[in-house]
This record gives sequence, C-alpha cells and structure tokens, in this order.
Amino acid sequence: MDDSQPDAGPPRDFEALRNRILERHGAMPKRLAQVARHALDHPDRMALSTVAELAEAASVQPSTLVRFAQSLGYSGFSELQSVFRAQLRDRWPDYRERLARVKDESGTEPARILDRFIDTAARSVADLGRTIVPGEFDAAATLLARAAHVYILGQRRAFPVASYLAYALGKLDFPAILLDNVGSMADVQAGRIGPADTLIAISFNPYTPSTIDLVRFAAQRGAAIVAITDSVFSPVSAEARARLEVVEADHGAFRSLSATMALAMALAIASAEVRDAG
Amino acid sequence: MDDSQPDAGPPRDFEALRNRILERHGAMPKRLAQVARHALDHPDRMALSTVAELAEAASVQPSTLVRFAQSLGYSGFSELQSVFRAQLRDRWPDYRERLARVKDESGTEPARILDRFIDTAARSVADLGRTIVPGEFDAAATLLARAAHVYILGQRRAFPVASYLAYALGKLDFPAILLDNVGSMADVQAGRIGPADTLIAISFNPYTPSTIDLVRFAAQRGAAIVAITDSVFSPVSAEARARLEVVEADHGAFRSLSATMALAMALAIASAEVRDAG
DNA sequence: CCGTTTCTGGAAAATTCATTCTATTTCGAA
DNA sequence: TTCGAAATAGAATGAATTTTCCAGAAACGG
Repeated sequence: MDDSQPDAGPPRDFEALRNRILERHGAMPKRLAQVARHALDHPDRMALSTVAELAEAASVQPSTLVRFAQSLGYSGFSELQSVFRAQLRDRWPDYRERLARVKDESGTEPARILDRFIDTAARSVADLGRTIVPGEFDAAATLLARAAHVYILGQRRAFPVASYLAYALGKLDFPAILLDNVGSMADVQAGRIGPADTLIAISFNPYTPSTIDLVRFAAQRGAAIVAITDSVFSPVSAEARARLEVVEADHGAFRSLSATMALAMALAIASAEVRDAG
Repeated sequence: MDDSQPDAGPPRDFEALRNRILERHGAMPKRLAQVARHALDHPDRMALSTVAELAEAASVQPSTLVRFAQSLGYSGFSELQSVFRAQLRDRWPDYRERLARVKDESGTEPARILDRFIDTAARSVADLGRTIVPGEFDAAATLLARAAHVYILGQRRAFPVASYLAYALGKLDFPAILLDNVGSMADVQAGRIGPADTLIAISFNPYTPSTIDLVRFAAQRGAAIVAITDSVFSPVSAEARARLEVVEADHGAFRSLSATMALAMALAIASAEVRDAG
C-alpha cells in the first residue's frame, strides 16, 4: 500500500493551487521553495512570461520551473501556467463562489437556467469597469449635460435601454426626447435636431439600418453623437463624439442587457452631476 | 524626402495602440480590418492565445496576424502581443484602486459614479440568487410555456423590462403581446385576454395605478398572472399565480434595473425550455 | 481591356521554447 | 568521514510557434 500518493491530481483552479503551494512550501527543497515563493509573489508574471524569463527572475534554472510544476502533479510547466492564465482572465469579485453553482453548464431545469444567467450578468457587469474608457464616459456625460435637447435612439434589442434612459433623464429634468419610432415617425421626431443637441444612439450587432441612417442624419446636422455599442467598430461608433463599449457576456443567441442598463443609469446620474456642478 | 513614413514608431501602450487601430481601420485591406476588429473586440485573447488560435478565431491565416502587426510598425506579432499582455497585467492594480474608491461614497466625478453603479449592479445581480424562490420561478416558466397568449405589462420604470421581454419572447416564437399603452389603449390591447392566457405584470413601488387596474381586470377574466415586483406585498402580487421578487440595491432615488433584466432574460429562456421539453 | 500594384493563402523555414537527460553537487544519516 | 539518496545545473533534444517567402488572386489605374 502506497499511502505516499500525494495527489489525486493537480489543482485545476488558482485557489486550490495556491493552497497546495502554501501547504507544501515548508517541506520543499531549496530551489523549489524559491520558485514557489516567486510564483505566489508574482502570479501575473507566471501567467505571461516564458520559462526562461521566469528562471532568470527567480534566479533559477529553467529546468527547475519544470520540476516544480511536476512536483505539483502537472505534466509540465505549460499545464501549470494555464492555471495562472485562467486566473488572470477570470478574476473578478466572488467569481469562485458563483462558478461553483454554475459549474455544471448543462441542465435545463428553470432554477439552473436562472443561475447561469445570474453568472453571466455578473460577469458582464464586472467587465464594464474594464471596457469603458473613463475619458469617454466623462466626455459623454459632459455632452449630455450641455445639450439643449437630448435625443435618445435605440431599436429592437436596444430599445429597452433607450426607454430607460428617457425615463431616467426625464426624471432628472433633462430635455429628453425618445425617438421611439411609433408610427414610423422617428425622422419626424428628430427633424429639428441641431448643433446644440446631443443624440444618444444605442445599437448592437446586428445593427438596425434605420438607426444608422438616423445617426448619420443627426451628425450631418451638427449634433453631437454619444454611442453605446458592443464594438468600437460599429457603424454608429464612426460618427460618435464619445464611444461607450459594452461587452455583454452572451449566452447562446441571447445577450443579457444587465451591464448596459447599469451603464445607462450611471450615465444619467453622472450627466446630472456634471450639469449641476457647472 | 520620404514623407510616406507612416509612424514615428509603433504604439507602446494599449491606449495608443487602440487609437491607432481605430484611426487606420477604415483604410485597411479587408483581412487586416478583420483582424483589427477581432483584436479590439477580444483584447484578452490577443494577449493570451497563440497566432494559430487567433487566426482560427478570426477566420484568417496565421500570416495575416503577422502582417497586421507589421503594418502597425511592429517587427512581428510577438511584439504586438506584448502590448496586449502589458495591458492585461496592469489591469489588476486598476481594479483594486477602483474597489477602494467605491468604498468612498463621496465624489461626483463621472468615473467614480460609474464605479459605484457597477458595484451596486453587481450586488443586485448577486442577490437575485437569494430572493428568487426556485419554485416560483419554475411555476412562472411553466405558466408562460403553456399560455395561449402571453401578455406583457409594465409601465414607467418597468417599461424597459416589459419591452425587453416582448422582444425576447417574440424571438423565441412565443405569442407575445406587449401592452405598451400607446394611445392609452392598453385596455383595448388586453380586451380579449382569457383563461388560457398568461399576463406578466412588472411593477415597482410606487405602483402605477393603471397597471394594478389592468392586472385585476385580467385576473377577473381568468388569466394567470406572473408578477415581477420589488415586494411580495405589492398590490400586483396579491393577484399573482407566481411571484418573482427582485430587490435592486438602490442608489439614492434611482434604482438600477440590471438584476431585473437578468431575471427577465432567464425567465424567457427557461419558459422556452419548459415548452420544448414537454 | 490590359498592365501594374497590392493583397491573400498556404506551405516551408527559422526561431523560440519547454522538456528531458545526465553528470555533478548537496545533504543527511551512520 | 563515507555512503547513498535526493536535488541541481546546464547542455541537448524535440516540439510548438512565429516568421518568411512566393505564387496566385484581387483591386486599381490608364
């Protein structure tokens, strides 16, 4: 009987890996301990650097990195590194806790579907902080604050966001005009847009052609465009004075709108603050 | 005399790189534009994947990635990738700083307002898992799946949710009818509601009286009511066959809708699953 | 419509990289 | 001090990845 079998298998996520390293650190040979320490002190380098670079940084031979990985049960350094990389990709608050519940990606029971959507929504929201460029958000808020009228355009999937913005901006006492296209009269509704005005255009792939047309029309009349899209290359972005990019984690063919709603709300409040401050 | 020299040098930080790509995108040949787009839409992958993987993901030859990098002034793909990697590394301190700022409830600079909304939205979404009773969610999905017609009602702040549900359910091939009250004709729109139908009513405090009236009308005609509200004591809840309670963390007078949107999306998909299973 | 330039796909070549192997060193126990 | 086991360094190997190259296709200008 071989009770020395140390691992059922190597840790597959960062948390477990970290714990195992901490556990073993005391009993490790000198060089391996040195590597262990370096690994936990600079996890981002572990994720991105090559064996040679890490060896240099930790004052160790390249082969030591490989031995280290193998002593933890991995087949080689590359396998160990993938754990660090996954961690770099996915880190956001409470990720583990939620992941544990969603782990099983299959299952069509309603409760499980809800869990999965909670997970993707949380992901999208957390990503907002990364994808929004602070300067652009600032610029957008200022454009709204200074506008004589704020026109709001968003169709199909983007319409809920547009209607929410219209509600929030209206409540905040902005001169907000929702281009809802009732009776196909969006062009009439926007007929008097001009250089003193700002148009918020919300559009996601696939981009509704009439949205793009209306944006071009507004730009031509000198209005400032604030774009909320899922890609900086969207046709709407091209005309925009400020670009806000939202990447919703998608879920099959369906994308949630949670992050976009959070952004919309924040934009409304921020604009009011800018207006009232100046 | 060579004024065609396009760059003093390739961008060394992500911000500059991003701007240069945006600048040039319009004038790029087809395949390079394709890569450009993929690069800015998936910066994480650009940082972590190999040329072959990225080529596959962008539907392009590996050599195109290299040509893309060179067209921006880099010596090859590896040099370009290092910029993406640096960006990925530096994101972490950023995030930490962000969290620290969120704690500080004051501050009216736009960027800080955005941080706070991201935080509250994330909390609301996470709370969904706790406030939704699985059995009720199940029941709601089943009621939608079995309905002859699905009527959707939500006004004012709840309207964005209602319109989103109408969009999603419609896409999923449900017989969805949005009671948008255009021309104050909600009662006419709902005139033929009956026992085989389900009405999704979305309502938050302060409850819009006409919503409550319409819910009572529908209940009287025998329709099943699914309520999405912020309190089980809401007047709409009283009539409901299934109750979904969403508590959005509020932020001053304004409540985000992020969690409610996630719930709406999940409900739509879950209903489709229930329908297609049985 | 033709000639020229630019762009693209694909495969071959070159480079970088992780891993393995072996001789040597270190460490601990007797 | 000596022996044996474990650990290490460094070069050699082989695999993976990037880069180059060129023939052919597409776009462009006359």
